[in-house]
Amino acid sequence: MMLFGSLSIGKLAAATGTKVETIRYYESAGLLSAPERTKNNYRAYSSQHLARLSFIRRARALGFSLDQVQALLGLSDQKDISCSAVDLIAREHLAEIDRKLKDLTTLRSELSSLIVQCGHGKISECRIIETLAPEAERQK
Amino acid sequence: MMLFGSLSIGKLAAATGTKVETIRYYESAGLLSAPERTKNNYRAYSSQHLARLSFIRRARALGFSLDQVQALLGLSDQKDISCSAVDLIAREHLAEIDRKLKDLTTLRSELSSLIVQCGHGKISECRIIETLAPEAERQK
DNA sequence: GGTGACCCTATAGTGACTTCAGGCTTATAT
DNA sequence: ATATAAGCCTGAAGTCACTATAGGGTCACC
Repeated sequence: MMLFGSLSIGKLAAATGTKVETIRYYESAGLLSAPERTKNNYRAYSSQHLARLSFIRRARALGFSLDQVQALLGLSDQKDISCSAVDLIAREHLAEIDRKLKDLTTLRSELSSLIVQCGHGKISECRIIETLAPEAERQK
Repeated sequence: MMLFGSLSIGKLAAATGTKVETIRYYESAGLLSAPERTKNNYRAYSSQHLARLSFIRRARALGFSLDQVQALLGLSDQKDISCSAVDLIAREHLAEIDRKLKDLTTLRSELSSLIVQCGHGKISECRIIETLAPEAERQK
């Protein structure tokens, strides 16, 4: 009972690998425009909606925040302005990723050396607990 | 007007690099026990609190969730049980970090190749927008 | 005609805080 | 002595990006 050429929310969800609830959430958040409704009040999505949601999901998968996606979407709607605004958002995001990678790498090495130190004895000699304890405690 | 040898919430915050609000949050979340109060109802923290909060902050900085910190804290209180429970939590966490590192690395290379493609022209020729668009759109 | 899959709305919950409103107390500057 | 800024208090709401729940209507199939 769907309109010709339109998708139910479930089909759209399946087509984009999104949960139904998430699609409704994007609508309420203003990222995806409210689609037409069938006579039964079911959402009926067009191929424009499919394209837009695919864009959102790809950008999200690349780690852009919803605000950044919103900005990207706004820019992509104005086909005659400069690409450099898009480039800027992407570059800022890349810098953010590099910061996270750096932090995670440091963290990984700290944690893994902690694990190596663990002699599988009692808590009282556990290096993990000890290393996490503050300076004062460690000197006991 | 603080009790002898005790710290105000502000001092504790400064000593551990934590925000005052976050300390109150940890108390409400049950991670940090409620300290004594001065006659003016100000929180007065002991060195035990300082040690505990330092532990929490270090574990958080290593990316343990509050639940994991809670578990670690519970274990460290029982000094005679095996260290292997601690080791297990740490190893699980390490695996989690490795997953995140892998994802971020993939993401980084995707995003940076996107940026290289951007010719700084108009949006209509922008490779970033284009690459994020779905298959159907890209073939236009 | 029954039953299970799908759709709807509205509301609350998640994690780990942060912010805000509104009101005391203490320390410093004049 | 007083003004004011800084620090403390509580309780509630806001953040992000969803996810889950309650309570209902509709549809496809046997």
